[in-house]
Amino acid sequence: MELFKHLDKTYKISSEAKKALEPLIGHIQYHKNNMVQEIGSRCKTIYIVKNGCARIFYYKEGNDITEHFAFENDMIVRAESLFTGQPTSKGIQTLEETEMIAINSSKLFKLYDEYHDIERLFRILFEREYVNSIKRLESLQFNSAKERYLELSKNKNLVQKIPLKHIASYLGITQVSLSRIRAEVQ
Amino acid sequence: MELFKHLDKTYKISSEAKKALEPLIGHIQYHKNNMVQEIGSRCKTIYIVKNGCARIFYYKEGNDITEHFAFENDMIVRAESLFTGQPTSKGIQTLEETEMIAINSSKLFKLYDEYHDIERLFRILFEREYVNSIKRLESLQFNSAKERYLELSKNKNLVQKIPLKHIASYLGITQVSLSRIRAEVQ
DNA sequence: CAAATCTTTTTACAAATGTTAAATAATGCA
DNA sequence: TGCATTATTTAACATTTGTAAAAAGATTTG
Repeated sequence: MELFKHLDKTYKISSEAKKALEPLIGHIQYHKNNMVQEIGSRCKTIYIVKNGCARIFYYKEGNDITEHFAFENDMIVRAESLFTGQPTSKGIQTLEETEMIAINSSKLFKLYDEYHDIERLFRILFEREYVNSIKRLESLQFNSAKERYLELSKNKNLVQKIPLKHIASYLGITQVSLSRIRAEVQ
Repeated sequence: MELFKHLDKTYKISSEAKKALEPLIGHIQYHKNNMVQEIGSRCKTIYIVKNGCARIFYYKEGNDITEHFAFENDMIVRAESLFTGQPTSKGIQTLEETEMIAINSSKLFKLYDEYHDIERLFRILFEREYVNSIKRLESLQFNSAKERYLELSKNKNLVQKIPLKHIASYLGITQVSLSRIRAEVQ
């Protein structure tokens, strides 16, 4: 299975573990701007983007705020729900034609008991997400909007194919402000 | 051991696992404003505050920035180093007379192989930290400085005993700006 | 193709936050 | 206690970012 080629790079699990995991895994193809997970739902699926891209977003005072972008091989979960069981006011939406791998999280967590190595693999994957969220925190806490934009725009791909309103809210600024920054930077 | 009384609330591990953990655990008493972990070092210790408080901080362009506060029973680690093995430009410092529990992380990670339940316990603890970091991200991304201050000041304890300059940098603003907000709020 | 819709930029002005420096208040120590 | 140090607030002005509305550009669709 192709997914394991990717996961093996993180932590190699036994072939029995792979066999046990396979039935929990689905492939889903989404069109552009499709909802993948509705706002208000509980996170019961762990997604990995195979190609295309998706975002986590929520509404705050009527504004659509993008919290996270995910591209090829990125994991995408609403962690505050996945790890607490609580519903979340965040949703997941594709931003273009996107192929995703979906892993049923309740079944996965049950496998943790029997397969120590599955628990380890996902522990490592989520630790990595945790470190990413700390990096982002740093940049929101003390970089200016311009610095944050320049940092983000190193990923040419992202800035080219994602509507600027999403990039603006992701950076914690308005779209007008982002336009000004772009004009200034050139 | 008193630590386990606390950890049991998260996930109960076997008594063999506890026995294996005990030798990795130390108690350390620090005076006010003591460095616990130096800037530039690698994170090889997981701390839990027993009483008192501590912060994670770093310097950005000469400014002292507080990234995290930890109080009673809070875990405190420099995750971007703990999980990557890379040195970090962040340090840990106490803010008052503080008693901490210190767990040797390299030894702990070795125990993960033998004691599945130890790995699970710490997996859950770190998942919780991950969720906390997402909550903080949300507030930095789209709340105003005033909203963030009001949120933080629900924790009366914190605002009373910690120098405002640290609170200001934690909120991502200058101390002058925080003073203004406080004057306005009353 | 052309109208309709959506996205991005621009403008003008308002509000929030930053910077520097000084004033005041609080704290620690001889 | 009282001096020295540190912490906090205030003031004046600069810069950044927000808001609302309009203009310009791009994309979609009948």
